[in-house]
Amino acid sequence: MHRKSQPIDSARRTPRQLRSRDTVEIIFEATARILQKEGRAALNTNYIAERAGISVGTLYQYFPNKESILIAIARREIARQESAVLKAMSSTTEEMDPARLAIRALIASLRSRREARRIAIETLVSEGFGNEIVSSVQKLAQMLATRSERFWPERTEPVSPVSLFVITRAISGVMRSASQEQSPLLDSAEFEDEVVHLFHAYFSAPRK
Amino acid sequence: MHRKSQPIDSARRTPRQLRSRDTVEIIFEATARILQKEGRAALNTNYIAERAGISVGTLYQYFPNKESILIAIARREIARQESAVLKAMSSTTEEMDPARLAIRALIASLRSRREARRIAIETLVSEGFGNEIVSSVQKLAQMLATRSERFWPERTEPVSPVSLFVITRAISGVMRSASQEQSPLLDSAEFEDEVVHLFHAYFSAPRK
Amino acid sequence: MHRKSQPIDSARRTPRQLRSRDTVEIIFEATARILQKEGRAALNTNYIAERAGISVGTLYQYFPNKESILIAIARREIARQESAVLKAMSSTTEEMDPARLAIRALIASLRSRREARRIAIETLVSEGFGNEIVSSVQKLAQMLATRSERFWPERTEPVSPVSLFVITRAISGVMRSASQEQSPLLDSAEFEDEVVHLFHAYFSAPRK
Amino acid sequence: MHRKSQPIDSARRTPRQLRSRDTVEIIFEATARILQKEGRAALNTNYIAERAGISVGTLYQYFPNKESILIAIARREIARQESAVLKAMSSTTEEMDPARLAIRALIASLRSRREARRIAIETLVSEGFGNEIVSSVQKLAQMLATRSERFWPERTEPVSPVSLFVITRAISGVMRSASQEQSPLLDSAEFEDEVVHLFHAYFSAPRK
DNA sequence: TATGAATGAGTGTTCATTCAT
DNA sequence: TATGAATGAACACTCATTCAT
Repeated sequence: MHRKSQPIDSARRTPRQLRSRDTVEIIFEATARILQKEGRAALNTNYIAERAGISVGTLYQYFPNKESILIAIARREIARQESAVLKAMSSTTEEMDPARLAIRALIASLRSRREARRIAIETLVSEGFGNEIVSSVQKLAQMLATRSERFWPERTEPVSPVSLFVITRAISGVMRSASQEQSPLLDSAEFEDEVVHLFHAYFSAPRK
Repeated sequence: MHRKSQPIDSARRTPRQLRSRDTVEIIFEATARILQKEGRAALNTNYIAERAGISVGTLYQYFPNKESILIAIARREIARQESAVLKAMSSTTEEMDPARLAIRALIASLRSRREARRIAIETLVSEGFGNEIVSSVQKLAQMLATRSERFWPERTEPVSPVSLFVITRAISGVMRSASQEQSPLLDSAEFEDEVVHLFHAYFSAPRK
Repeated sequence: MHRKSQPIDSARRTPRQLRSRDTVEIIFEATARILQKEGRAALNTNYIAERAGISVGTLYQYFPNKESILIAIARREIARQESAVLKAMSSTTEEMDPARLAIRALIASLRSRREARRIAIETLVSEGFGNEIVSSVQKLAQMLATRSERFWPERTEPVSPVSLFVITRAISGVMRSASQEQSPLLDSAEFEDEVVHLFHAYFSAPRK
Repeated sequence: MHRKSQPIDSARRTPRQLRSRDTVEIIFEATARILQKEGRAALNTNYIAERAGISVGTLYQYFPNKESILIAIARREIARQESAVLKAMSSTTEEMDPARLAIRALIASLRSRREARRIAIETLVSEGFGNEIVSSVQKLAQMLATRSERFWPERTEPVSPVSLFVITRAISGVMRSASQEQSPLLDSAEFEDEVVHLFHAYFSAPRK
């Protein structure tokens, strides 16, 4: 890779004006489309610019380098998923299981642009920002724990860190696989039921 | 002229003699080391050859292109993991839980070269051979199901496909994450316990 | 990765602005010079770029691959020769033999860059565009036949296809050889006379 | 090209034993086949050896480098053609035109392996041995002149060097083109007639 | 003499990035 | 701010040739 002089971390200009925001959006869109249809190997800045209908120069006005685009996409994706799940849990009424709502939101968020998101997140991780995903997951898990307490007041012992690790990664893993394997399961009610069961079983089954 | 005439899928020369086998091994070793320490971006054929102490030409006598090296590594890794787990389950005595044995073998197989393996497998998937992983996992799951039946004769209803999907991916996901996040959990007994619990809880907890 | 995605046939960017046209010209010039002085084996894209005073990248902005440069040169050369000969024949006055004028133009067009042209045309042929030369030759021959009819009204029987083939290739062959063998004949009046004689003798001598 | 330390000019060992002669023949055969079917770009020493059913090492026992194979083929081809034409002319009886016999032999010699021969001869020329073709042609022309004198005792003035140049190259050119353009003419009697006519017309038509 | 694995310089091509306009 | 031509380092891959067996 050539002349990586710029910081990799952030977008060059915070898009404040409407125009800038549009341009960034167009770049994201073009990038995602390429990733989704042609894979990572086909992704290059000139091509992104071409597909976005802008010039490479303009692209570099908004992002310091190629990776930063992927990172930005990944972050946006994580944030979207987080807020979708949070929102779903917040809307919990007395009679609705917060875990199911969270899982349902999670499944819904995986329905589009699987490949693009996967590659973007992979870049985020390989560039050393894997912790961002972890903390988002933790946050959601924490929130869920709190909500669930209210829902199941009988559970009192706090969840151990290892348990938290296992259940969050287990659910993420199921989601990831369903998404990557293009499983038709993502649209079935049975799938949701099974994931919800996984969650509750893990916490309710007696330990030997 | 540059012509990709060879299939991406297979090694160029079947290593039959001892010497060839050695060379392939040396190439794998060098590749894995680079991947592990410097990441995928640093991986290039000239560098692999240099680190392997051979010439690029020799490398290309064994592999038709760069990707094929990663694919070969991934396949070997999958095969190793599969046989390790199978072996572990086969050695089950009357009093030992086959699920625990399988999980223990799985954890053990993840202890080295996490990053290298991850990148290799990622390439396998992105080159369109993702099904190979899936079928290996299915095979192990099937085996485990059979073993478990004998271990718990009281369970009679067969496992539904969706359940199988969820539990296998959940466990794979936990493993993957533990491996990728470089979690110290991989060495703790508590981690094994929790994963085993996940497995048993999923099948034994009553469904609402 | 090396992917020959572009068609070999055409230039990558149509030179519309003055600047582009210049660059293409500079590339042609450098290529021709290398071919002429150092032969085909010495021709490589990095060297062309160096001699042209541009970067390889720029070269590839104008031509999709090495061969396309040679093909473009060959085509330009054929077009030039064709128009030179056509122009010469068009300028025929009542008293001037159109065949002599055509041959004179042909000889003149061969005086420079013989080797470069030869290699370029050879590439054109070996890449499967040999028919382009043939059709140019046919076109000129047809034109000449028409002109000659007016010049020698007494000849009435049309020229047979085989005759046309033989005479056009005979003259092309003499030209080619004179050019390739670096014959000093190209500058002699006697040579022109002999070629003209070949042409007229072929059509005027009685057939046994 | 790499390490061209060996002289380019000659075969490494004069094939005296039967075995050696066979090997050389096999190499020629394989080379010609590749050239004919796949073109010059596909020709490489490893491939020649493979197709010849020998090892590269053996190939290098007989030829110092790649070019020398092509040169040897070209020379053999020229020699064959020369002797075929000479033989044809020698068999002239009182009533048979020696020019026609020579041309007929020439046409016959072009019927097989056109492309392979062309490429080989091209290499001969580009490596600086073009004079060998010229002298072969001269030799035949000289022979033909002598024979024709006897055949047409009336022609007395000697042929000028320029005339000799023009007629020999004209005929070669027609042959070359017919061969390269894969013209079906090569098998027609009319073609032979026309070439013979070209020859006689050139010498018999009155000069203005 | 034959073998063929190994060599490594060489070359075509790509693509992230810059900067003059 | 936008443009897009130009840059050139980097890399995948080839193939003529050697030499230990």
